[in-house]
Amino acid sequence: MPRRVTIDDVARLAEVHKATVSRALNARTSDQVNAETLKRVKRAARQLGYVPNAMARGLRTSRSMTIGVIIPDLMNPIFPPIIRGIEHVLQAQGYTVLIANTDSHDDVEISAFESLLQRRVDGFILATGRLDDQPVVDQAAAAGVPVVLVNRGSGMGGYPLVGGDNVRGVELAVAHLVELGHRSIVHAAGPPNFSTTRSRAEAFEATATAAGVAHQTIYANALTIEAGFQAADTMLAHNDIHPTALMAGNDLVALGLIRRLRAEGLRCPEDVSVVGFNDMPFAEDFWPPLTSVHMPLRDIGAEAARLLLRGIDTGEQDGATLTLPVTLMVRGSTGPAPA
Amino acid sequence: MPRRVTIDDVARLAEVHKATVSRALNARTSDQVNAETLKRVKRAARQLGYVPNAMARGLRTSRSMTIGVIIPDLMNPIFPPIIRGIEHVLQAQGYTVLIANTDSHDDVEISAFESLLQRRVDGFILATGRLDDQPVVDQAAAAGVPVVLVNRGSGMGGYPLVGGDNVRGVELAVAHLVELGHRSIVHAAGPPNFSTTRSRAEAFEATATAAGVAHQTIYANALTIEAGFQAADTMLAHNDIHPTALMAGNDLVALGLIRRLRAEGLRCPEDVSVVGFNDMPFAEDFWPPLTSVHMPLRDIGAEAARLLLRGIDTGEQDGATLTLPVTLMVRGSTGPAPA
DNA sequence: TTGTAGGCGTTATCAA
DNA sequence: TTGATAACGCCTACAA
Repeated sequence: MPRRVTIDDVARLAEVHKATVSRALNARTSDQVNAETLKRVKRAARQLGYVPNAMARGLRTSRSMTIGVIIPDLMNPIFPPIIRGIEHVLQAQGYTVLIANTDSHDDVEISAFESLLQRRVDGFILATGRLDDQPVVDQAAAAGVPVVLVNRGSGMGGYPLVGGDNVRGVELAVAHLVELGHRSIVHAAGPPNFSTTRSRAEAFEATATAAGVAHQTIYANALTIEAGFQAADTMLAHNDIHPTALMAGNDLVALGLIRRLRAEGLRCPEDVSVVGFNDMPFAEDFWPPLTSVHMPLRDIGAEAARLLLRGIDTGEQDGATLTLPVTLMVRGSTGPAPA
Repeated sequence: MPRRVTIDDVARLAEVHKATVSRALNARTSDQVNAETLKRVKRAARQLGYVPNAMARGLRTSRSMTIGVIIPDLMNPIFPPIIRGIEHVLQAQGYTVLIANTDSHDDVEISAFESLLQRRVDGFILATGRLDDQPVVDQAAAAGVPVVLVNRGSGMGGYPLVGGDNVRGVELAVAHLVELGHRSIVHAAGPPNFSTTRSRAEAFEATATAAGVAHQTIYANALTIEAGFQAADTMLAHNDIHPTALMAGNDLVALGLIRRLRAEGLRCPEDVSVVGFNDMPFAEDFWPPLTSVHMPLRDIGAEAARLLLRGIDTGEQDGATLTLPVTLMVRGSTGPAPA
């Protein structure tokens, strides 16, 4: 394995000083160098297969041109679109995105965060959505690294925040169900320590009360199919709860609910209607196609990235919160309330 | 924004030389330092909130402790499990995984690759599955960076390779359909420049011929729902093709086929059976639940990571190819051939 | 067990 | 417009 080509090698071949090579190869400074020299340097670089060393550069400039993105679970299909939105904006500015998966696990989150800090990321985008990771956020801020929060229900600190309009989403979902004749609705919410859980649950309570329908909220212990399945299990065990419609904390939970209901011989939507949240990819291909509150996931990612870039450039963090509009995608999982 | 804490700051507070701090803070060398000193150093580091600078360290050691993973499309649900497998193995060894999305776009792939090279990744895992990115692979090898290929149909260069058993998968799928009485089967393959496309298509040709059933292969122009939809479109336009069963190049294509068939009023599986490939997450939640060849995605990722680590440690690349066993998941999208 | 010194590959500042 | 030089933060012989 031959030693890698350095700027010195290029300088030697081009017969200039390495400082000149550096200037020539950086877009920002390349106009400071003679056109003739520039050509010679570039040729030499190409000829040698020179690849700049980002670590050396970062050490010198104290900017890694790297952004850390922390998400709880790559397997949840809402994250790929968000990441795509983030990358779309950031790559165009020359940043590389470091994705860290935490599996919704506290210590994994902490060590992932630590590892990103060591790599001197220029900014963080946190999509953990947890209410209890304030420490991580504060630590980032203390380290002078800008942070943007994604998919939060509501702002806690003074950090920039971007997400969908949860309240409006709940209103749309409940209105849809009421219109279909449902008079008893259960909200199978996510875990209480997720910030979206709280805002959706509060909105549900308020909206359902205002609509004058019987309602109740139960909590899944994760935002997964399995947790949804289990939540339905619990609900079925209580024989005092007999809703004709369910509003799930997200689409995965909705899927889990439907699976369990089906196992019980209950058809969706003939016997029970189910509304999901997020309108994740493939929502329309499920069985039945999922009625869901559509979140503009890609845009959420893109806006978060823009907010972060602003924070990096200006060096200051305003606690701006950006709430993007949502819509209700009506599909096969909701229907008229049974007679 | 205060200047970040360095090893020198810690040294000053702990009243030792920075070399001692370095030794104390590195697991490999911490036993070279006096227990008392060690404690003092650690306390000082904690007190100051010291976070080692990975760039400086990497520059010095010429190892970034970073692995580049190039995938064509994060939105394709087969990749998250693969990534998870990769991360599981690599994180345990202290590596950070850099994921690069190419959107199946040539120039994006090249620039992503370039960017990873600049960051001096210690190894590459390429899951692009394309037949025509040999140049990238060769360039990595030329740079002395180990490479492992994932999800390839067949080896091209002498690079380590891990994937599922495509031939066996096709055999299982065809046998299943034949057993159900199907005598006319179409393979809606992926794009020809994907390596898995080739090996699956060849296996299909061979297996179907051996089984003595009428068969034909058509090609979708991508491994997406849309491309599957379009492929079905083309097939329906030819009124000389009337299969009772379809084997798709992957699950997304299968989904696209089903969508288009449904639009035509053809029910699955009553009128046409469809088999997918990969058994991607959620395959069982689709409408109808997808019969699919199960690929051990997570294991594939994990094995690729192990092979890569081996390459990094030994400094040499054997062209070992690892083929993991597959199974057929029979679900609702396949049924008896119509009379 | 600890300190000294040099260098990893760049870029920024200053001088020519 | 180009060259010389120092410094970014860390690790590692080597010496003490």
